[in-house]
Amino acid sequence: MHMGEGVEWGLHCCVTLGWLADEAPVSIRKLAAWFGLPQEYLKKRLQALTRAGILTSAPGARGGFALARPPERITLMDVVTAMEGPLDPFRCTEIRQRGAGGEGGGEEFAHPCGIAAAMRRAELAWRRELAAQTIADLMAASPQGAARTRRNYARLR
Amino acid sequence: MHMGEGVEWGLHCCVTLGWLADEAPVSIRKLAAWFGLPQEYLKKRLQALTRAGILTSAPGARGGFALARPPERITLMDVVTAMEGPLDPFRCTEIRQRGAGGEGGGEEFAHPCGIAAAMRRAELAWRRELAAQTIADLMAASPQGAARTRRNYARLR
DNA sequence: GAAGGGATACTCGGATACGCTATGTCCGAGTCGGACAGG
DNA sequence: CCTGTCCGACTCGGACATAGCGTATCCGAGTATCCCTTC
Repeated sequence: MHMGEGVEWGLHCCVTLGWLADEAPVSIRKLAAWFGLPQEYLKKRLQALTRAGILTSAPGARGGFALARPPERITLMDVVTAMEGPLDPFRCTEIRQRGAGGEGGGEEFAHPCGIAAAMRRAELAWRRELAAQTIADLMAASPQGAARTRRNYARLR
Repeated sequence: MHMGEGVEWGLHCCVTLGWLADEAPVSIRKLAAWFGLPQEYLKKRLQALTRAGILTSAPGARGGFALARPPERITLMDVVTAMEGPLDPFRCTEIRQRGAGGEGGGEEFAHPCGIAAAMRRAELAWRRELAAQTIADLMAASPQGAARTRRNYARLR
Protein backbone atom coordinates (compact mmCIF):
# COMPACT_ATOMS: atom_id res chain seq x y z
CA MET A 1 0.00 0.00 0.00
CA HIS A 2 1.41 3.31 -0.99
CA MET A 3 0.26 6.90 -0.70
CA GLY A 4 1.34 9.06 -3.63
CA GLU A 5 4.01 11.70 -3.29
CA GLY A 6 1.36 14.30 -4.00
CA VAL A 7 0.23 14.17 -0.38
CA GLU A 8 3.62 15.18 0.97
CA TRP A 9 3.98 17.81 -1.75
CA GLY A 10 0.51 19.21 -1.16
CA LEU A 11 0.94 19.46 2.60
CA HIS A 12 4.30 21.20 2.36
CA CYS A 13 2.91 23.59 -0.23
CA CYS A 14 -0.09 24.41 1.93
CA VAL A 15 2.10 25.12 4.96
CA THR A 16 4.44 27.28 2.90
CA LEU A 17 1.54 29.16 1.34
CA GLY A 18 0.23 29.75 4.83
CA TRP A 19 3.53 31.32 5.85
CA LEU A 20 3.62 33.40 2.68
CA ALA A 21 0.00 34.50 2.89
CA ASP A 22 0.86 38.18 2.36
CA GLU A 23 3.01 37.39 -0.68
CA ALA A 24 0.25 35.44 -2.40
CA PRO A 25 -0.22 34.27 -5.00
CA VAL A 26 2.98 32.23 -5.45
CA SER A 27 3.79 30.95 -8.94
CA ILE A 28 4.27 27.28 -9.65
CA ARG A 29 7.78 28.00 -10.86
CA LYS A 30 8.79 29.33 -7.46
CA LEU A 31 7.10 26.51 -5.57
CA ALA A 32 8.85 23.88 -7.67
CA ALA A 33 12.22 25.56 -7.18
CA TRP A 34 11.44 25.91 -3.50
CA PHE A 35 11.19 22.14 -2.95
CA GLY A 36 13.28 20.90 -5.87
CA LEU A 37 10.31 19.20 -7.52
CA PRO A 38 9.34 18.68 -11.19
CA GLN A 39 7.45 21.82 -12.07
CA GLU A 40 4.91 20.44 -14.52
CA TYR A 41 3.90 17.52 -12.38
CA LEU A 42 3.66 19.58 -9.21
CA LYS A 43 1.35 21.91 -11.10
CA LYS A 44 -0.90 19.01 -12.04
CA ARG A 45 -1.12 17.90 -8.42
CA LEU A 46 -1.85 21.38 -7.10
CA GLN A 47 -4.63 21.66 -9.65
CA ALA A 48 -6.29 18.80 -7.80
CA LEU A 49 -6.16 20.87 -4.62
CA THR A 50 -7.68 23.78 -6.53
CA ARG A 51 -10.53 21.64 -7.81
CA ALA A 52 -11.16 20.54 -4.22
CA GLY A 53 -11.45 24.16 -3.11
CA ILE A 54 -8.36 24.07 -0.91
CA LEU A 55 -6.27 26.39 -3.07
CA THR A 56 -7.18 29.20 -5.41
CA SER A 57 -5.29 29.82 -8.63
CA ALA A 58 -4.86 33.14 -10.38
CA PRO A 59 -3.97 33.21 -14.09
CA GLY A 60 -1.90 35.79 -15.86
CA ALA A 61 1.24 37.65 -14.92
CA ARG A 62 1.82 37.77 -11.14
CA GLY A 63 -0.59 34.86 -10.92
CA GLY A 64 -0.10 31.66 -8.95
CA PHE A 65 -1.53 29.65 -6.08
CA ALA A 66 -2.79 30.68 -2.68
CA LEU A 67 -4.77 29.13 0.18
CA ALA A 68 -8.50 29.36 -0.41
CA ARG A 69 -9.32 29.56 3.31
CA PRO A 70 -7.49 30.38 6.53
CA PRO A 71 -5.12 27.53 7.49
CA GLU A 72 -7.15 26.75 10.63
CA ARG A 73 -9.93 25.53 8.37
CA ILE A 74 -7.86 23.17 6.18
CA THR A 75 -7.43 19.72 7.70
CA LEU A 76 -4.97 17.03 6.69
CA MET A 77 -8.01 14.96 5.77
CA ASP A 78 -9.00 17.57 3.18
CA VAL A 79 -5.61 17.40 1.50
CA VAL A 80 -5.39 13.62 1.58
CA THR A 81 -8.81 13.09 0.02
CA ALA A 82 -8.16 15.74 -2.62
CA MET A 83 -4.93 13.99 -3.62
CA GLU A 84 -5.83 10.33 -3.23
CA GLY A 85 -9.53 10.39 -4.01
CA PRO A 86 -12.47 9.64 -1.78
CA LEU A 87 -12.29 5.84 -2.03
CA ASP A 88 -11.35 3.73 0.98
CA PRO A 89 -7.94 2.03 0.87
CA PHE A 90 -9.67 -1.26 1.62
CA ARG A 91 -12.39 -2.18 -0.87
CA CYS A 92 -14.68 -5.09 -0.19
CA THR A 93 -15.36 -7.07 -3.36
CA GLU A 94 -17.76 -9.49 -1.67
CA ILE A 95 -15.74 -12.58 -2.37
CA ARG A 96 -17.71 -14.25 0.41
CA GLN A 97 -20.61 -14.78 -2.02
CA ARG A 98 -18.66 -15.43 -5.20
CA GLY A 99 -17.74 -19.12 -5.10
CA ALA A 100 -19.03 -22.45 -3.83
CA GLY A 101 -18.65 -21.35 -0.23
CA GLY A 102 -21.23 -18.61 -0.54
CA GLU A 103 -24.12 -20.77 -1.63
CA GLY A 104 -27.24 -20.69 0.44
CA GLY A 105 -26.24 -17.69 2.49
CA GLY A 106 -29.22 -15.66 1.36
CA GLU A 107 -30.29 -13.66 4.34
CA GLU A 108 -26.81 -13.62 5.84
CA PHE A 109 -25.52 -11.51 2.93
CA ALA A 110 -28.07 -8.81 3.52
CA HIS A 111 -25.87 -7.73 6.43
CA PRO A 112 -22.61 -6.01 5.52
CA CYS A 113 -19.48 -8.15 5.48
CA GLY A 114 -17.91 -8.32 8.94
CA ILE A 115 -14.43 -8.07 7.53
CA ALA A 116 -15.26 -4.92 5.60
CA ALA A 117 -16.81 -3.47 8.75
CA ALA A 118 -13.69 -4.21 10.77
CA MET A 119 -11.42 -2.59 8.21
CA ARG A 120 -13.76 0.35 8.03
CA ARG A 121 -13.50 0.87 11.78
CA ALA A 122 -9.74 1.12 11.50
CA GLU A 123 -9.92 3.54 8.60
CA LEU A 124 -12.37 5.72 10.46
CA ALA A 125 -9.87 6.03 13.31
CA TRP A 126 -7.28 7.07 10.73
CA ARG A 127 -9.55 9.64 9.14
CA ARG A 128 -10.55 11.00 12.53
CA GLU A 129 -6.90 11.68 13.37
CA LEU A 130 -6.34 13.32 10.01
CA ALA A 131 -9.42 15.51 10.38
CA ALA A 132 -8.30 16.61 13.84
CA GLN A 133 -5.14 18.31 12.57
CA THR A 134 -5.03 21.45 10.47
CA ILE A 135 -2.49 23.27 8.35
CA ALA A 136 -2.39 25.88 11.12
CA ASP A 137 -1.27 23.18 13.57
CA LEU A 138 1.56 22.22 11.26
CA MET A 139 2.59 25.86 10.90
CA ALA A 140 2.65 26.28 14.65
CA ALA A 141 4.63 23.09 15.13
CA SER A 142 7.76 24.46 13.45
CA PRO A 143 8.13 28.12 14.39
CA GLN A 144 11.63 28.36 12.89
CA GLY A 145 10.18 27.30 9.55
CA ALA A 146 8.19 30.49 9.27
CA ALA A 147 11.27 32.67 9.69
CA ARG A 148 13.38 30.58 7.33
CA THR A 149 10.65 30.66 4.71
CA ARG A 150 10.28 34.44 4.72
CA ARG A 151 14.06 34.87 4.70
CA ASN A 152 14.65 32.53 1.76
CA TYR A 153 11.62 33.70 -0.20
CA ALA A 154 12.97 37.24 -0.28
CA ARG A 155 16.02 35.94 -2.17
CA LEU A 156 13.99 33.95 -4.68
CA ARG A 157 13.41 35.34 -8.15
CA MET B 1 -4.11 4.85 -2.30
CA HIS B 2 -5.08 1.25 -2.69
CA MET B 3 -4.74 -1.83 -0.53
CA GLY B 4 -4.22 -5.01 -2.56
CA GLU B 5 -6.93 -7.62 -2.89
CA GLY B 6 -4.70 -10.01 -0.98
CA VAL B 7 -5.81 -8.45 2.29
CA GLU B 8 -9.46 -9.29 1.71
CA TRP B 9 -8.54 -12.74 0.43
CA GLY B 10 -6.24 -13.45 3.34
CA LEU B 11 -8.74 -12.36 5.97
CA HIS B 12 -11.56 -14.42 4.50
CA CYS B 13 -9.27 -17.44 4.21
CA CYS B 14 -8.16 -17.08 7.83
CA VAL B 15 -11.74 -16.89 9.07
CA THR B 16 -12.76 -19.88 6.97
CA LEU B 17 -9.75 -21.87 8.13
CA GLY B 18 -10.75 -21.01 11.67
CA TRP B 19 -14.20 -22.45 11.11
CA LEU B 20 -12.76 -25.53 9.44
CA ALA B 21 -10.06 -26.09 12.04
CA ASP B 22 -10.93 -29.76 12.48
CA GLU B 23 -10.86 -30.35 8.71
CA ALA B 24 -7.41 -28.85 8.33
CA PRO B 25 -5.39 -28.66 6.25
CA VAL B 26 -7.46 -27.28 3.36
CA SER B 27 -5.97 -27.47 -0.12
CA ILE B 28 -5.50 -24.38 -2.24
CA ARG B 29 -7.76 -25.87 -4.88
CA LYS B 30 -10.67 -25.98 -2.47
CA LEU B 31 -10.01 -22.51 -1.11
CA ALA B 32 -9.90 -21.02 -4.60
CA ALA B 33 -13.14 -22.75 -5.57
CA TRP B 34 -14.65 -21.66 -2.27
CA PHE B 35 -14.28 -17.96 -3.06
CA GLY B 36 -14.16 -18.09 -6.86
CA LEU B 37 -10.58 -16.78 -6.97
CA PRO B 38 -7.66 -17.50 -9.33
CA GLN B 39 -6.02 -20.53 -7.77
CA GLU B 40 -2.37 -19.87 -8.61
CA TYR B 41 -2.40 -16.28 -7.50
CA LEU B 42 -4.27 -17.03 -4.29
CA LYS B 43 -1.62 -19.61 -3.53
CA LYS B 44 1.11 -17.00 -3.99
CA ARG B 45 -0.62 -14.65 -1.58
CA LEU B 46 -1.22 -17.31 1.06
CA GLN B 47 2.44 -18.21 0.87
CA ALA B 48 3.11 -14.71 2.16
CA LEU B 49 0.95 -15.49 5.19
CA THR B 50 2.88 -18.71 5.68
CA ARG B 51 6.21 -16.88 5.59
CA ALA B 52 4.82 -14.52 8.22
CA GLY B 53 3.97 -17.42 10.50
CA ILE B 54 0.21 -16.88 10.33
CA LEU B 55 -0.55 -20.02 8.35
CA THR B 56 1.17 -23.38 8.11
CA SER B 57 1.35 -25.31 4.88
CA ALA B 58 1.60 -29.07 4.54
CA PRO B 59 3.00 -30.55 1.34
CA GLY B 60 2.02 -33.79 -0.27
CA ALA B 61 -1.29 -35.53 -0.74
CA ARG B 62 -3.98 -34.34 1.70
CA GLY B 63 -1.80 -31.31 2.27
CA GLY B 64 -2.92 -27.70 2.33
CA PHE B 65 -3.11 -24.66 4.56
CA ALA B 66 -4.15 -24.25 8.17
CA LEU B 67 -3.96 -21.57 10.85
CA ALA B 68 -0.62 -21.59 12.64
CA ARG B 69 -2.08 -20.37 15.95
CA PRO B 70 -5.50 -20.14 17.56
CA PRO B 71 -7.59 -17.41 15.92
CA GLU B 72 -7.64 -15.34 19.12
CA ARG B 73 -3.95 -14.74 18.59
CA ILE B 74 -4.08 -13.55 14.98
CA THR B 75 -4.85 -9.86 14.62
CA LEU B 76 -5.94 -8.00 11.51
CA MET B 77 -2.69 -6.08 11.83
CA ASP B 78 -0.74 -9.33 11.40
CA VAL B 79 -2.53 -10.14 8.16
CA VAL B 80 -2.28 -6.63 6.75
CA THR B 81 1.45 -6.31 7.35
CA ALA B 82 2.09 -9.79 5.98
CA MET B 83 0.27 -8.88 2.78
CA GLU B 84 1.24 -5.26 2.27
CA GLY B 85 4.67 -5.16 3.81
CA PRO B 86 5.89 -3.30 6.87
CA LEU B 87 6.34 0.11 5.22
CA ASP B 88 4.12 3.03 6.17
CA PRO B 89 1.60 4.19 3.55
CA PHE B 90 2.97 7.72 3.91
CA ARG B 91 6.69 8.02 3.28
CA CYS B 92 8.51 11.24 4.03
CA THR B 93 11.07 12.06 1.34
CA GLU B 94 12.31 15.20 3.10
CA ILE B 95 11.40 17.57 0.33
CA ARG B 96 11.61 20.34 2.90
CA GLN B 97 15.40 20.34 2.55
CA ARG B 98 15.71 19.59 -1.14
CA GLY B 99 15.29 22.95 -2.90
CA ALA B 100 15.98 26.64 -2.44
CA GLY B 101 13.51 26.83 0.42
CA GLY B 102 15.50 24.53 2.62
CA GLU B 103 18.70 26.51 2.66
CA GLY B 104 20.04 27.57 6.01
CA GLY B 105 17.74 25.38 8.04
CA GLY B 106 20.58 23.45 9.61
CA GLU B 107 19.53 22.81 13.16
CA GLU B 108 15.85 22.85 12.29
CA PHE B 109 16.24 19.71 10.16
CA ALA B 110 17.69 17.74 13.03
CA HIS B 111 14.13 17.49 14.32
CA PRO B 112 11.82 15.16 12.42
CA CYS B 113 9.51 16.72 9.85
CA GLY B 114 6.28 17.89 11.47
CA ILE B 115 4.23 16.73 8.53
CA ALA B 116 5.66 13.24 8.71
CA ALA B 117 4.97 13.19 12.44
CA ALA B 118 1.35 14.20 11.90
CA MET B 119 0.80 11.51 9.29
CA ARG B 120 2.45 8.99 11.55
CA ARG B 121 0.06 9.80 14.37
CA ALA B 122 -2.88 9.03 12.11
CA GLU B 123 -1.35 5.78 10.94
CA LEU B 124 -0.66 4.70 14.49
CA ALA B 125 -4.36 5.13 15.29
CA TRP B 126 -5.13 2.94 12.27
CA ARG B 127 -2.67 0.25 13.31
CA ARG B 128 -3.95 0.32 16.87
CA GLU B 129 -7.48 -0.42 15.67
CA LEU B 130 -6.23 -3.22 13.43
CA ALA B 131 -4.22 -4.77 16.24
CA ALA B 132 -7.22 -4.67 18.57
CA GLN B 133 -9.28 -7.04 16.42
CA THR B 134 -8.58 -10.72 15.91
CA ILE B 135 -9.70 -13.45 13.56
CA ALA B 136 -11.68 -14.89 16.46
CA ASP B 137 -13.64 -11.62 16.69
CA LEU B 138 -14.50 -11.87 13.01
CA MET B 139 -15.59 -15.47 13.44
CA ALA B 140 -17.82 -14.51 16.35
CA ALA B 141 -19.30 -11.60 14.43
CA SER B 142 -21.06 -13.83 11.90
CA PRO B 143 -22.38 -16.90 13.67
CA GLN B 144 -24.41 -18.05 10.65
CA GLY B 145 -21.21 -18.11 8.62
CA ALA B 146 -19.83 -20.96 10.67
CA ALA B 147 -22.85 -23.15 10.00
CA ARG B 148 -22.98 -22.28 6.31
CA THR B 149 -19.27 -23.00 5.95
CA ARG B 150 -19.47 -26.47 7.51
CA ARG B 151 -22.58 -27.29 5.48
CA ASN B 152 -21.10 -26.23 2.14
CA TYR B 153 -17.68 -27.71 2.83
CA ALA B 154 -19.17 -31.17 3.25
CA ARG B 155 -20.43 -30.96 -0.36
CA LEU B 156 -17.07 -29.80 -1.75
CA ARG B 157 -14.81 -32.27 -3.47
C1' DG C 1 -1.58 62.24 -20.96
C1' DA C 2 -4.86 58.70 -22.58
C1' DA C 3 -5.99 54.87 -25.52
C1' DG C 4 -4.72 50.95 -28.05
C1' DG C 5 -1.76 47.02 -29.11
C1' DG C 6 1.68 43.68 -28.24
C1' DA C 7 4.90 41.05 -25.30
C1' DT C 8 5.32 38.46 -21.18
C1' DA C 9 4.26 35.44 -17.44
C1' DC C 10 1.34 32.85 -15.68
C1' DT C 11 -2.74 28.95 -15.21
C1' DC C 12 -5.77 25.36 -17.29
C1' DG C 13 -6.86 21.12 -19.57
C1' DG C 14 -5.79 17.43 -22.47
C1' DA C 15 -2.57 14.17 -24.80
C1' DT C 16 1.26 11.30 -24.42
C1' DA C 17 5.21 8.51 -22.63
C1' DC C 18 7.45 5.67 -19.13
C1' DG C 19 8.23 2.60 -15.17
C1' DC C 20 6.79 0.20 -11.28
C1' DT C 21 3.76 -2.63 -8.88
C1' DA C 22 -0.34 -5.50 -8.48
C1' DT C 23 -2.25 -9.09 -10.78
C1' DG C 24 -2.22 -13.44 -13.10
C1' DT C 25 -0.07 -17.70 -15.26
C1' DC C 26 3.25 -21.35 -15.86
C1' DC C 27 6.77 -24.74 -14.77
C1' DG C 28 10.24 -27.66 -12.34
C1' DA C 29 11.45 -29.55 -7.88
C1' DG C 30 10.39 -31.47 -3.57
C1' DT C 31 7.26 -34.06 -0.31
C1' DC C 32 3.61 -36.78 1.55
C1' DG C 33 0.06 -40.56 1.38
C1' DG C 34 -1.78 -44.41 -0.67
C1' DA C 35 -1.81 -48.20 -4.04
C1' DC C 36 0.48 -51.97 -5.70
C1' DA C 37 3.88 -55.68 -6.38
C1' DG C 38 7.20 -58.95 -4.63
C1' DG C 39 9.15 -61.55 -1.04
C1' DC D 1 1.79 -60.29 6.19
C1' DC D 2 5.59 -57.20 5.55
C1' DT D 3 8.47 -54.31 2.78
C1' DG D 4 9.89 -51.74 -1.11
C1' DT D 5 8.50 -49.15 -5.22
C1' DC D 6 5.69 -46.29 -7.93
C1' DC D 7 2.16 -42.82 -8.75
C1' DG D 8 -0.81 -39.04 -7.88
C1' DA D 9 -1.90 -34.95 -5.17
C1' DC D 10 -0.17 -31.24 -3.24
C1' DT D 11 3.12 -27.27 -1.85
C1' DC D 12 7.19 -24.40 -2.78
C1' DG D 13 9.86 -21.17 -5.26
C1' DG D 14 11.04 -18.84 -9.22
C1' DA D 15 10.30 -17.12 -13.99
C1' DC D 16 7.39 -14.80 -16.97
C1' DA D 17 3.33 -12.02 -19.03
C1' DT D 18 -0.18 -8.40 -18.55
C1' DA D 19 -2.69 -4.35 -16.92
C1' DG D 20 -3.29 -0.37 -14.32
C1' DC D 21 -1.68 3.47 -11.96
C1' DG D 22 1.67 6.90 -10.38
C1' DT D 23 5.01 9.75 -12.31
C1' DA D 24 6.58 12.91 -15.72
C1' DT D 25 6.60 15.83 -19.90
C1' DC D 26 4.69 18.54 -23.56
C1' DC D 27 1.49 21.52 -26.05
C1' DG D 28 -2.38 24.65 -27.25
C1' DA D 29 -5.62 27.91 -25.28
C1' DG D 30 -6.97 31.42 -22.16
C1' DT D 31 -5.94 35.46 -19.06
C1' DA D 32 -3.91 39.11 -16.34
C1' DT D 33 -0.09 42.47 -16.06
C1' DC D 34 3.15 45.45 -17.93
C1' DC D 35 5.27 48.21 -21.43
C1' DC D 36 5.48 50.46 -25.62
C1' DT D 37 3.52 52.91 -29.35
C1' DT D 38 0.42 56.14 -31.15
C1' DC D 39 -2.62 59.85 -31.14
